[in-house]
Amino acid sequence: MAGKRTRATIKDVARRAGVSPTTVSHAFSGNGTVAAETAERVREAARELGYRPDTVARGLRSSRLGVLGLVVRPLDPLDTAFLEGVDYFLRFAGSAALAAVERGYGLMLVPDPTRADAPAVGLACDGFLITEPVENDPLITMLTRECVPFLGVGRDPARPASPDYLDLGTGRIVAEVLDHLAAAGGSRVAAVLGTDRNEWNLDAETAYLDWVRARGQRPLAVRRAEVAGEAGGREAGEELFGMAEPPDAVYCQTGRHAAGVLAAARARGLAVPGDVRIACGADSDSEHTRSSVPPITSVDLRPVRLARTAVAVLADRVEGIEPPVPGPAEYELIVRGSTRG
Amino acid sequence: MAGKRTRATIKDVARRAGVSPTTVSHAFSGNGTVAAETAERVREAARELGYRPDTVARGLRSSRLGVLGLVVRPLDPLDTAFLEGVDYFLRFAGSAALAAVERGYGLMLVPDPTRADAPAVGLACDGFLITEPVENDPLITMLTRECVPFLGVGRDPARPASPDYLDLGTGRIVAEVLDHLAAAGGSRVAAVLGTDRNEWNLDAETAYLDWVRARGQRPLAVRRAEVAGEAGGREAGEELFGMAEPPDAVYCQTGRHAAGVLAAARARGLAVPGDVRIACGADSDSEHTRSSVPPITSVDLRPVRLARTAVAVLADRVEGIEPPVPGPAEYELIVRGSTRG
DNA sequence: ATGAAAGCGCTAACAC
DNA sequence: GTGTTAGCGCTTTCAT
Repeated sequence: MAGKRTRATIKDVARRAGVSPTTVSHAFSGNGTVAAETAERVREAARELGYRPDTVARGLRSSRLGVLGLVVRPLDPLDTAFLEGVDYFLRFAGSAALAAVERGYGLMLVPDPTRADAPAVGLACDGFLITEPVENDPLITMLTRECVPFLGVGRDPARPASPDYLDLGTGRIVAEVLDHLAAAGGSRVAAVLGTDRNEWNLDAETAYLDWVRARGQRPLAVRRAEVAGEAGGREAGEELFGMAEPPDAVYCQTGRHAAGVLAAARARGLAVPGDVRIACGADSDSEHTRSSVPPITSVDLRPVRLARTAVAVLADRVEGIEPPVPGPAEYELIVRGSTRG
Repeated sequence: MAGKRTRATIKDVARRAGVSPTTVSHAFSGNGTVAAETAERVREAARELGYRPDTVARGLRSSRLGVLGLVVRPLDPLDTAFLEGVDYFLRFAGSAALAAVERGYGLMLVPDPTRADAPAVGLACDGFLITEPVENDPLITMLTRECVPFLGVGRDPARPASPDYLDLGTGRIVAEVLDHLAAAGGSRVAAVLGTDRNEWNLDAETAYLDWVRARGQRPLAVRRAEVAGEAGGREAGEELFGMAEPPDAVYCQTGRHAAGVLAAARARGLAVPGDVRIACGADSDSEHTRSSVPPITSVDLRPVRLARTAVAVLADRVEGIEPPVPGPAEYELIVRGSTRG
């Protein structure tokens, strides 16, 4: 397979066209000045030889490879079995790749380049998209130090807001879901939160506490790791429904948690909706929210559009343009059976 | 943003550690032999300087960048608006990226590198995954000529079967769906096929013709471009249902076509299922098959697993290993309301 | 308008 | 075990 045939180089083309490598370079990059006739001859020679300028060599000089990196936090080392089920991620990554290609970039998914075992190619990217940076994200520290452009999709919760981060508007979203739960008849709303220290979780917690207190109630929040998935949600549900004063509505941060809470409620013989309303802040995993019985009310975070926006901003930055900073991301509450009896 | 700070080079480290660049290189690549103590000194100097070997420069010498390219056919130039809706693609790409990372590679979505306007970085990949190669795919011609490893996900219909292609087993799948339509009561089964000249379409056509003829019936096939989507399917449905002897079952190649056929049937007042059964060969787009009324029977092609397999084979090949050739891809028929009355 | 020469950062021979 | 010397393929001054 990996044969010996070596690609034609700029020298080969130069020789064949009877010019110098410099001229060939100019003819291709449009940088210097070449007589139209010479350029044609060069182009012809190149065609005959099947020559294409080598991107890597070019990148070595220009320190631009034409590649954008996508880092998915906080799942590092990438827990692929987990991620594969997460629609949100799949859609984000697919759409980002598409948007990048449209801008003439390649988009590469890379593991955290600050890790010792990271593939070296991770460092070669011209810029990075970091989904859900964590508190004091080490990658952000590193990129800032090395002056590599990046864009957080979600804020680094420990750093001040800045044009380096796309605002997810988590607080807004959570408040709307909580309002919906209340409108659906929930009078005592609990929350199942995640444990990753990112904007999504930290702002959600704040929003939940604010919302509950504004209504003069006592917060009732439990926490389960994202990767604990449905089993974690089930545990959380059992904990909540086993209380002396159990909640009649539960807000969850992930679709899997919500599915687990739903299972726990049903196992206790609670009607959903009826005895308990369940809703989820992120339609991260359609298998769990759309396909459960009843399907779970959730929020479409529009990952496809979000990715597109993120790539546009990052590409601008890589090219030295200071792009306008988009406002909080759009989203849509999708009301399903779990809150609509 | 794009500051001037320049990264430490191998020379800087060499100077600081009081050794030669070669020694530093060896210390990092583990290639030559370095005294343990020297290696430690080098490592320390590197740490102090924040040095990381430059992948691009390294790639220039080794002609290995550590990047796998993913080319999506036959949608070139990438029709992103279209692709974004195609779950199959999103899942395949996301999963492939994940699998690549696990193997220490980056995975990059690139437009057809044989196109003149393609981002040059496309050529820099160490190997290529080509989903659904088209007849006499020019990219395959080029890669073969340049001895670049590749793997077709699906055969190039015009070339002989070979280890260079993953077998989708299209014929098997189509036959099973047709059998299912018959079992569900269909006695005259029509087909709505696509127009892309790839394994999926060409083998499906053959399989359909074989199946119909084996039952002593006359084939009834219409064709609509994949990108025509639901509207195309609707047209096809109108054509079919307007016939003197209309079919009572329709096999479709894409979820969107199926959704269109369904709409056409309902517009005519036909009951689905009942008067007409509809099924689809590929659960390519869940919005259209899962969420239609009734939901449409379809086939899960397991893109997540398929991508994983493909990446494994390609990575082996890039590394000079001749991997075992996997058999036809797995799939699962998902029976839904459109064939289950 | 064209070319010669000097590298980009790294690694592979080949000395020592 | 370590250093010297040549480049990888390209771009870029700077001459001509």
